[in-house]
Amino acid sequence: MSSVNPSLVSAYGSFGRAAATLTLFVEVDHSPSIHSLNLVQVMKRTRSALSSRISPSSKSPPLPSTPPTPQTLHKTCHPKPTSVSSCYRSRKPKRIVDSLNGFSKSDPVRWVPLNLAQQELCLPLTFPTGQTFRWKKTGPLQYTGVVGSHLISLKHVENGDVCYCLHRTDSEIDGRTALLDFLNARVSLTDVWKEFSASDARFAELACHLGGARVLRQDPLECLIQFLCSSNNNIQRITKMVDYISCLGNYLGTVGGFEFHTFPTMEQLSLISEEELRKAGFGYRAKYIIGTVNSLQAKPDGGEEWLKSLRMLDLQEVIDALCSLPGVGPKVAACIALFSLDQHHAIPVDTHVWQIATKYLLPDLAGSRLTPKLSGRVAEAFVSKYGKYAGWAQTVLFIAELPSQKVLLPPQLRTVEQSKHTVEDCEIEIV
DNA sequence: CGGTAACCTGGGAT
DNA sequence: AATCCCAGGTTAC
Repeated sequence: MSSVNPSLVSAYGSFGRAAATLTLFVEVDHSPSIHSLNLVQVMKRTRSALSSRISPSSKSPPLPSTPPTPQTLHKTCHPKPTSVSSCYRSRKPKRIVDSLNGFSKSDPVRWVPLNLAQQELCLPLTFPTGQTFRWKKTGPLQYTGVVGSHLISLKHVENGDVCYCLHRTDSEIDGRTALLDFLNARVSLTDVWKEFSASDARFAELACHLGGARVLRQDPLECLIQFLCSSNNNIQRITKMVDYISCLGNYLGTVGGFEFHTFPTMEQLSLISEEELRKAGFGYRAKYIIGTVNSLQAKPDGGEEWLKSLRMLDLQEVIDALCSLPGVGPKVAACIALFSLDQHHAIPVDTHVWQIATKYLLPDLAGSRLTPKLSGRVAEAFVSKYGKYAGWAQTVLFIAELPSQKVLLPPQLRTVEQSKHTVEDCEIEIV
């Protein structure tokens, strides 16, 4: 497995790029499952897989610049192209940025190897799969986002290794350090997965197809606000909400048509009102965000320090502390704990994980409904099977359930029941 | 304490 | 066209 896993290229295309997506299938896909489908089937599959998961980034223009004016998310995220460009003009850097790969033509960025092979970090399995809503696809196998105050693109090169470039940074060395920290690079995915595979044959098989699906180490405040937006919501709208909030941060630059900002500080966050968020379409989550920001500001050392200090605590203490914030329940707390607070064995239990658990770990519970108490049982079961990095295993199993990934797996691995509207697409016979 | 309904919104299905 | 249902949930009865 020295080449980039090409089956992943296609999974994250957009509707608008369906034609390009198909080309990629033909040219680079070495897995048998897609080859044998006819065009209509592939289109149907791709469409279905993307229907609820893909971020709207590539099919809608980027958000207007700061400050976010009170308007609905719909208007914010689908402005008329003309008005967008004109409202951008004032803040945009003068140099021309290549919309395809983020290169500035007058000042080409330098791509630097990260010393991470694809088996350690696979970008399409790590960035658009629900851990963060802030990274944008800015090219084939390329994602762009912000770590601290560094605007960074990551991409796979030909042999599958990951390279990065710093579009904007105060210090190249600090940028690299921050990036490696953000990528949890000190954890060897290969080592961790070896353990999982030893105790779970199905994991071992999935691992062959999902290599490099890594858990990030995000900034806790950024992670918290993102997952406050996630409750009872879909990826598309979550992304729009997160974009809206992000506009309160400092503008760093534009890559591939997307504007990037540092994540707003507590101070910047406290400038928004609940009313403003409601007008922007946040719904009942508006009061959660305002309430959480207020609650954090009341902490003696400041909210950001308080959040960071949770990294020192045990999982249950972390969950309890997070659940004291308005809008944070067990599921959101587990996401924050796993994706930003070094709680590698936190298990966010959602309906997907519930399906997996009742099928493979707790068959006795099959058929019953997911309650808070039962979700505790699920978490225990995961930890006792996979150990102290159980959250990392859960992430892989979760990704395997995403419609966009599922259709790319061999049939025998797609065993957990699907929701109604995807099942017909996924059951197309492979000729 | 465990089960239930309401909560905002937008998109797709019926 | 009107309505229902759902989306990685949380809170208040």
